[in-house]
Amino acid sequence: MGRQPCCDKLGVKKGPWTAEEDKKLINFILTNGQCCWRAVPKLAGLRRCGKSCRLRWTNYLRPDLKRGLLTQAEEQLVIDLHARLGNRWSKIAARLPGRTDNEIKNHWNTHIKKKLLKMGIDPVTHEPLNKEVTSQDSSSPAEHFSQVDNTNIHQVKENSVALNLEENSTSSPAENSSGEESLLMDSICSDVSLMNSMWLDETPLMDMLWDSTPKLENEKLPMWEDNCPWLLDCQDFGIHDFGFNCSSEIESNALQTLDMDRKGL
DNA sequence: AAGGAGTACAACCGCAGATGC
DNA sequence: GGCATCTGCGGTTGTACTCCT
Repeated sequence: MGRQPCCDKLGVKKGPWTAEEDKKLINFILTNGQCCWRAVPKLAGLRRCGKSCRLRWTNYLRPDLKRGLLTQAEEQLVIDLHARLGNRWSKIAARLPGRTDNEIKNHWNTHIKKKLLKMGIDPVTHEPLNKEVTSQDSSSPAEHFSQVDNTNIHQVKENSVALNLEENSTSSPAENSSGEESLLMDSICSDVSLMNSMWLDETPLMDMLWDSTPKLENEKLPMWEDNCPWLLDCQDFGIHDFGFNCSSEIESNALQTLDMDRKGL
């Protein structure tokens, strides 16, 4: 009869996570890795459902997450990718290292959508609002998204540039994207093969970064203390409270980075 | 200072696809 | 092939915070 609930509803806590719960979850995952989310709450001593644990970890506790607002370049990339992929937030997030689908979805709904509407661009079709009727006559939104061609790329690029101009006129210099970011976006948008590969399911940047074995030895990991509030708690609890005596490379690398940061290297 | 409106974001819910038996 | 289970995704909701009157 029907689907089994993802967890035993009785005794399962809901709502915001406490620092103590975060600590337990982090401790468990760093020690045992990500496996069988359904079993995680029991094994970690949490009164949460596995789904909630997974969400908390992927959206908030993961050490490679960036925190804070999306940069201009990231925002433009989101707009470009949304024009191609639609509301496939996980696919979009996969192209933005350190960002989660939830974060991007929220940012889209609260910021980008409004900006596009303000500019007279339909956030769904990425067409000018006054052209909506005629564009609907010719093709459905789904068909529109599947049209991977230069015309589309240039239009998206134009929209992005327009958005950028508007942003630059109102935001502080510190918030503005650097010239390098603009060049990056320019080259991304101009590179048809790259944009087409983004459309296809090729190895995402995010997955590479999250792979358990760091491939770029000289690459510095994100500034953990800036990005992960829980690491500040780490300092309060003491590092062994988190069970950091585990063996995976990413953990030891992260600890080295943290140590280097502390020493001001 | 109070409180109502608007905003941002964390978290939940239900569905669909993937996987294993 | 059919069923059960697990995981991931996207939409939606709840709530804390900020701003304005």
